[in-house]
Amino acid sequence: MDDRVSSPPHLAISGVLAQLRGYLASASLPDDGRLPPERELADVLGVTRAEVRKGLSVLESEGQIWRHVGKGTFLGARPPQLVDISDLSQRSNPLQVMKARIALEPELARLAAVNGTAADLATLADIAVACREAETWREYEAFDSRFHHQIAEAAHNPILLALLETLNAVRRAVTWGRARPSHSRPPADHHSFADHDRIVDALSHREPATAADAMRRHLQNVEDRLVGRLG
Amino acid sequence: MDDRVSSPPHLAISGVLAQLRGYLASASLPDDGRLPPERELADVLGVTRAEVRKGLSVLESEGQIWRHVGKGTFLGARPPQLVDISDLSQRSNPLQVMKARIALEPELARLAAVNGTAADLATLADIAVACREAETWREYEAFDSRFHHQIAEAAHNPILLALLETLNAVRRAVTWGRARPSHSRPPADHHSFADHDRIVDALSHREPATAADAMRRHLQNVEDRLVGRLG
DNA sequence: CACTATAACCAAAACAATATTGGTTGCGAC
DNA sequence: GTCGCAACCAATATTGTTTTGGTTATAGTG
Repeated sequence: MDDRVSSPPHLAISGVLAQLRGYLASASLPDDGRLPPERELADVLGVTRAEVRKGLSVLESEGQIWRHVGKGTFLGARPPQLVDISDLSQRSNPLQVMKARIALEPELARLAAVNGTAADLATLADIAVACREAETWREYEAFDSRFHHQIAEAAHNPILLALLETLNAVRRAVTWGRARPSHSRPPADHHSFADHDRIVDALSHREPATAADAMRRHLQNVEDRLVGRLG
Repeated sequence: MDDRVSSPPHLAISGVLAQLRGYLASASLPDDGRLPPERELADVLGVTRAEVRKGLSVLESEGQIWRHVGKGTFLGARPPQLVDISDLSQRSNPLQVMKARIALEPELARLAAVNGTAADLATLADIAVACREAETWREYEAFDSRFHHQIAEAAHNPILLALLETLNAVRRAVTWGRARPSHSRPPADHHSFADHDRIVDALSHREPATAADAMRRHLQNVEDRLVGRLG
């Protein structure tokens, strides 16, 4: 245990660590919190790149910094990665999609009852009619999608609208089992028609709680049929 | 009105339209549904680029195709654009963020009560304790953020987790007015401590409705203080 | 042998320069 | 005026190069 001349290995590392901490405290970093590349740091601090990396590893495990190949080394916590639709759709199933819809859409209906303009609701009523008159399942589903999207528009909350659109993107990417015959069409007594009417009615009467409840029941109906409890 | 020699303009357009429809029906397009650039199409069909564009405009208004500068022309409906956090945060305000949280998080709490593992809930309880012991507002907010994130983890729904993370990214980007003094800390009777406890309690007793309600009340408290009705 | 400094290499990401592509405008011919 | 033609514009893709964190091989040092 001789540390007179040069620091022994296990102490040298902590020495680099101290140097690094000092650097972080003193150096003025750019706005994005990026610090110099490892090679440069090694040069500035007068130590090996390997030593710098050891020190940075400690700081990273402490949560002080985060690193990424090609990007660099940054101060603070690692930012959350953006949604990757294809990845997300492969880690999800239709039931989880329904649960997400049940979380979002009743609240969207509630907000639409408060924030929606008369023009918003008129458009929505038109879409509900178009749903009834669709001549194929494919056409119906397109209008049904627009129906729910229009409610999100009427809520006038750009964040929730963006979240619903993300959810819809995942929904399209998730493989759904049921492939309906292209020639058939939704029956005249399809439950969604009445569901949609109840939602439109509650919105036009500006009843937030009723609208949210109608939407929740509607989606619950869809989920029940998905799981096989009905339909 | 002489149409013996060459088709009059308004018929020539429909001629191109027919050609285009035929092309779409016959030509084998790549997987992404992309069709040749306008210049090439004009060459292949032996018409002007302007005529091709008129035809494509009709097809686009019919919803058959969608186009974008630099990208090209594609079959089908225009895909929804992904969320642009910085853009979204500039078009939103803190109240809308709260409304979005109120839409998502109570339902996440409900799912966490059903799907969360014992380990999930133990971690959550630890974080709740850390919230109480935080010595600065900044530290408290970091733990509070982890608290809500952990509930989303416990819900075991990757879609909703991704949506909450997107929402949190927007939340960070939105400029919040209140800048608390860095030396102060949350008071011991801060309402969130009791709120968190009620949520943890409901989850550990596996009571979905109670958990959702506790979360909703918690967020409502936060919103009330934001709007200035309280605290 | 144990440890380390040095260099080279790798894949991911950034960066820069160029080419495509839908959208638009101006000009001449008829 | 209308149409054909070409040039131009801005957004995007594409391609090639550089940077950067992560890894490995090799030789040096005690």
